[in-house]
Amino acid sequence: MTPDTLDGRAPLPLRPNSLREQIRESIRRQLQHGEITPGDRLVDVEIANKLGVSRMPVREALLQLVNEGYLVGTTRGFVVPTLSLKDIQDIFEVRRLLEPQAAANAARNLTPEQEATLREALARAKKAHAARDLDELAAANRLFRATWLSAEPNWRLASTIQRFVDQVQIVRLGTLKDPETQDVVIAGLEKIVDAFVRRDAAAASALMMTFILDAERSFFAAHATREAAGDNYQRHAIP
Amino acid sequence: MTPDTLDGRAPLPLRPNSLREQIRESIRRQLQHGEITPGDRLVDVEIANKLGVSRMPVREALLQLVNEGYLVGTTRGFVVPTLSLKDIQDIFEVRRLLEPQAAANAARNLTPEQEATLREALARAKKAHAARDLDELAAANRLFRATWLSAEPNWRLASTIQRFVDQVQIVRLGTLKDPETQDVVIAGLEKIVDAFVRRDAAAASALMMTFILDAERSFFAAHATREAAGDNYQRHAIP
DNA sequence: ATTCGGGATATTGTATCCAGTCACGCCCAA
DNA sequence: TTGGGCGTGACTGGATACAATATCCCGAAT
Repeated sequence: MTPDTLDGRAPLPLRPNSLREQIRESIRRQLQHGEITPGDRLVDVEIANKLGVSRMPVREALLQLVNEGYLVGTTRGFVVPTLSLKDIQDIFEVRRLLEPQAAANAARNLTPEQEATLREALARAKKAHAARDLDELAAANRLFRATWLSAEPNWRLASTIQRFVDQVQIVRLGTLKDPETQDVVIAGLEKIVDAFVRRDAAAASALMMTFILDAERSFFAAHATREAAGDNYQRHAIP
Repeated sequence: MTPDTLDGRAPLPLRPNSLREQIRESIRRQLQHGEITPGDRLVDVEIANKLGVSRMPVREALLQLVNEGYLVGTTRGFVVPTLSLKDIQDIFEVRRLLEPQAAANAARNLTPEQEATLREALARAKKAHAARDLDELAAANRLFRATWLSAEPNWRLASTIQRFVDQVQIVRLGTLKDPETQDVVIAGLEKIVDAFVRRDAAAASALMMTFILDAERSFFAAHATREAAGDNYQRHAIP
């Protein structure tokens, strides 16, 4: 029988090793890691040359990323969008609606291995915090979320969340620089891990909600101070 | 300045009249209208010939639809997936999380024109119900949802909802045949319209939730009876 | 009769090529 | 010096051509 039914499992891309998929994942990772920042332009032929492939798979990867909200297409190249405040609010609104429930589901389904990985991610986050290692902290954060999301049995829910998280992640990296925000994040993670290991779905849900609200608050607070300092995060043209 | 910022508005496709977009919309409409049903195979070169264009835009449209969950790609053509029961449950779970809030937001932002369109959609649904016109009832349903979703200011939320609705819509068409289900639907629409015209966000939210729960219940009830009758909705191979 | 294997074929994936369009910069004039 | 028009080029969109591959069918051997 042809696999024409989704049957609950995540739909693996048709050819997982297709150039399109590899390129897409590569760019997505660069976005997650902040190696490509808002305002950057992505030109298909450029990337194609760098990778030694033709334009077509690159183009398809870029179009897919546009479709997923990571990029916007202009008449003059694809660019990473600089999200407006309303955009950020909108994304956080969706996250508030989805993530608490997803966390509750994950808490019920967590395997011992996933629990161990969560603990590891927390430990790494703490160490990174102590060492003031921003990149490592962000990496631990990603591992943490990827892990509990993998325990969510509803893959549509999980991947929807992942997409929206990624989109704010780019800008969130900036707010993570603030030590006070880092404290809040670490404390939040700690409590959530605790709820997860206790398999306490209700607590996981509630804590995830406050975690998101904290992230939102800290972002807008940071933005306000930057605004007051006359420094727009969008990095407008320099006079 | 290049329009590289999303700024709250829906990101119109770069070239709205591009072949890719036209084809994508065409196929999406056919799916919504049940003109393409689960199990059908879509072959790019075939569609391309029928439309008199090359494979490339068709292929890109199909890939995009895969990305949005409408299709799955196999090694031998793109097919409309036959959703498993778990898939349906999963989709309904996401809808339960998103639509009540979206309805509340829409109730606060509804324009008089949109209100009028909602009334019209309700009237059409009633007439279709009386005339036992299933297609027209489904069309009225689509108009209804498209209208209130257009009042949702968070376009990411709105389009996410639309995608998930479309995916169950295909299979929901089957359950709408049941007259009793139709009664429930009409009654639900009536109450929701009432909440909308009163701009009662809380009521809209609650009613939307029960509306979805009813839809879910009626689907699984219908499925159970079909199951008991030995007739699987997936329409397995005929001996 | 049934199963295993090999080749034909249908269909996707990738490369190259051509066309159209929009942005930017230059140049000229006021 | 500044504003506006026009040309040029960079980039995307679409078409055509080529390669890779999984599936299906048929035949042969057990």
